[in-house]
Order: sequence, then C-alpha cells, then structure tokens
Amino acid sequence: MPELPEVETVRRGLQPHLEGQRIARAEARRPDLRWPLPPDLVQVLTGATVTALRRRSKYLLADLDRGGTLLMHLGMSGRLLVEGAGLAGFHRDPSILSRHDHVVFVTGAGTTITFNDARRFGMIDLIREGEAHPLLAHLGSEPFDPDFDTGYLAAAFTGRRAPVKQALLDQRIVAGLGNIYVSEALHRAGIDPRRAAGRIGEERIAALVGHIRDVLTDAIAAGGSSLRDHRQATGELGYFQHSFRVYNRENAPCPNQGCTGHIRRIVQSGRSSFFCPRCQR
DNA sequence: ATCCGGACCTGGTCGC
DNA sequence: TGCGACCAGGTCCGGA
Repeated sequence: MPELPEVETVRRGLQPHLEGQRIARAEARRPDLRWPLPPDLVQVLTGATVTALRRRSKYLLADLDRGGTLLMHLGMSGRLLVEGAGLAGFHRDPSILSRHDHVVFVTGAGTTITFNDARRFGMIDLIREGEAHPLLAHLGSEPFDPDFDTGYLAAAFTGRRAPVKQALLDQRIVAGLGNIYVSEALHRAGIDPRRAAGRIGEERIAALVGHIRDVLTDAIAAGGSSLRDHRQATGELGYFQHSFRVYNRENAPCPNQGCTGHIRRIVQSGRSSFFCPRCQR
C-alpha cells in the first residue's frame, strides 16, 4: 500500500493521539510480522511516553521519553487505526479484534491504536537509544528536504543505465517514492519510464524534482491513494486515486491537453509502469 | 557496482 | 458456485 503520501497521512492522523501520550498498554498478538517482533517490545513500550511521531521515507518513528524509538513500516497492506470513545469517524468496537490486528497500543487517554496488516509485509522494531537502525542506514534524500535538488538527483543518475523508473524506486536515491508516484511524476515530467536514468538532461531533471514534490504534495492533501488497503488513521479512505493521470489507467486517453496518446502499461522489473508513449520521451 | 528475479504472505478479481 | 491463475501500494537477498 503505502508510499510516502500514505505514510504521511497516517502520521498526521496518529500524531495528536500519540505525541505526549503515555502508552498504558501494549499487546503483541503474534511473535512476528515480516520479521520477529523484539521480544521486549511490550515491556519497553508499556509506560513509555511518546515524545514525537516522525516519518522517514515510508517508516514511522515514535520517539520514547525513556530513550529509543519505535520503528514501524506498513509494508503493502498495513494500517494503523485510531479508535476510541468520542473520536470522529466510523469505528469498530475496539474491543473486537480482527484476524489481522497484530499489535495493539492503548494510550493513557484511552485511545486504541491498532496495527493491522493482512499480508504481513510490514515490520515493527525498536531502535535502541544511541543506535542506528540498518533499515534506515542507506536511505536517500527526502523529497521535501532542501538537499533533494537538481544537483543531487543528477549526481545520483550519472552513469546509471537502468531505466529511470527503477532509479526512482531505489530508496537509496529518493526515499519514499513507490510504484504509483513514480509513474505519476514521470508523466508530469514528460519522461519515458524506460529511459536510462543517466541519459536525462539537467533541465529535465530539474523539472522532475519539482513534479515529484508536486505529486506528493497533492497526494498528501488528498489523504493518499486507496487502491485497496490504504486507510487513514481514522479509517477513512484516501482519495488521490481519483486524480491519477496514468496509474491504473491503461488504454485511457492521455490527460495532457492536446495529446492524442493513450496510456500504456508495461512491466519493468516485474512491476507495472503506466505512461503515455506520445508525450513521455 | 548494478541489475534481476525470487521470496515473503494474504486476499481480491477474473476466466473457465 | 467453485477453483485455479494472476495480480497487488515494498524491500531484502542471492546470484549473474
């Protein structure tokens, strides 16, 4: 499911319920997700207060007052749902857990936060105080950070013969892009996803940087994209899927003004890419 | 160093 | 209605 906009949407929904809140209770309902949960997860979390809820790439990080950080990734189908008396939105009874509710947190305010993940590609881990985490070690620039600019991306692309689609999916280059937003950004930038990353001119890279930021900004404003699994923390759907220009739109006319092309779907490294062969070069 | 394919796991959809 | 094949928003790993 979740690329940067979806994770950021979840973060924003969770933040008011977690930051400054004590975790009164934590429950791990199975020993593993993609990887084993830390054996002391419940012990470390119980009684800890979350001082900040941050995002890095597609990871959520909850800093704990007693030191250390809770690290979470939603994988493909993960959800973090906030429920509790008096909250807006539609809710299940938090006392009724479903098959895929794997980890549950209850805050001092009585709010329940459930990590639900049908496919179990998600992960939860602890970053110990003063330690680095291997999963975060090699991430590239955040698209919204000032250091993500034309020079940075041009340098990262230099000499790369792989298709630009693949280069943009590489989290060591740009952190947070996934299959949807790479297709959307390349269409906005007029770049063919099959083009070798190292063979894109500086001006077009400059435009691409802007389009990446724009499409992510638009998607966050829409609460992310809900194709099947994504839910905001409130349980609501995101609605950016209605604004897709190419993703999942095979054979549809290209939305660009004056373009007579039609959207094509191809497979690159085993994953779908959508683009307009007419205006993406 | 790069790149590709397979693996992880479940559920939804589509065609027969 | 049932069943198998195929597809899905991610990313780690091993081998070429």
